Amino acid sequence: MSAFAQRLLAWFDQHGRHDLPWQHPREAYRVWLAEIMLQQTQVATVIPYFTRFIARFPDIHALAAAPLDDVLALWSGLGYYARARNLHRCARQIVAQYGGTFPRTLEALMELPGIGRSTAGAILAQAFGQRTPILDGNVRRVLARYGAVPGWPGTPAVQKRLWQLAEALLPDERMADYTQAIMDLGATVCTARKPACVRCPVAPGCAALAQNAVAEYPHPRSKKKRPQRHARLLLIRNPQGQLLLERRAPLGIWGGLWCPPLLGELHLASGTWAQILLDTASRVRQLPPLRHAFTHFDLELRPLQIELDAMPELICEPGQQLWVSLSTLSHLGLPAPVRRLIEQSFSLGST
DNA sequence: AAGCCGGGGTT
DNA sequence: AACCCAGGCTT
Repeated sequence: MSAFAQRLLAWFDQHGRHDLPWQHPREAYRVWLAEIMLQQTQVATVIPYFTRFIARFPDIHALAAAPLDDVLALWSGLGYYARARNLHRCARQIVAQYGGTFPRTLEALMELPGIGRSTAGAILAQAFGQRTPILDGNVRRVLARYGAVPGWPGTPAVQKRLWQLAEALLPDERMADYTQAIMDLGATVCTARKPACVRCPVAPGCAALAQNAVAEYPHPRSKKKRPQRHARLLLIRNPQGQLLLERRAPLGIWGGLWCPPLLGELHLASGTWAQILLDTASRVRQLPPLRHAFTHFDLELRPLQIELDAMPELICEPGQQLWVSLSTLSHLGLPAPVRRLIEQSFSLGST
């Protein structure tokens, strides 16, 4: 077994994280759910979501049987909603195709929606003890430094080298602990900024440290600036004080979530209808804009509060539009910034 | 190979 | 403000 793995495992016993909710019990369903939630999302953020999710959907059959809306509602605020849609599809596929038991090969797992090579590796290693590597953000950083691997890890050539290194360093046993250990090392010692090399168990073999160039690895991605976009957000209320929501298209930004009608960019199918409604409304007032940063563009939401004197005809497909009282908003899957904006807009004594 | 998908934390 | 985070999917 590699010296890297030996030192890492010894360090893990003393300094690793042993009390994460998905470690007890460390079974495939819980590992899978945690892995999906943890994609691009920090541990501290995930824990309360994971706990609520397990309470509501204790096993894969419960998840597969649930309507997508329930899953999205529990996911609301976690972001990357394609993960929730894939999670739901994946649960149904595992029940239909495998009777609810996770497959135990890399190829079969990677066929499933939302599971790539790293997540598949994590499930095999952590739930089944198989000798399969992972390569998430933590491991990328640890290995890029340990092997002094040059280049930005987003490129296929660098990815390939890192996967090879990850494979070469695997232990002969304790795969579940090892997988947790290398992530813990990245999260608590080999951090992106100010790595604590003096506390690092694998410092003796670290190539970047030997070059006194730990900060040079991994090489950062080239930066680009984000375009600015904007949209009208129509907070339409009927005479009963209920708010109009629409279901967004299943794919794309905020896919499948409930949201007040948008005009301009990110528009909805009912855009023309909403524009007419806006043009004929008598009680309209502007609310302060909200800026929201997406990965690849900045969005400014410009809310308009519209109070209707009579109920309008709804024009969408049945089930795609909804009048809700403000008190029931929390039960629906809304984008977090939109939810906050609504709560803010109507908490300040505005009728 | 590059773009698409959020939100919170850190510095 | 910029960067980072338990990535995967699509083109």
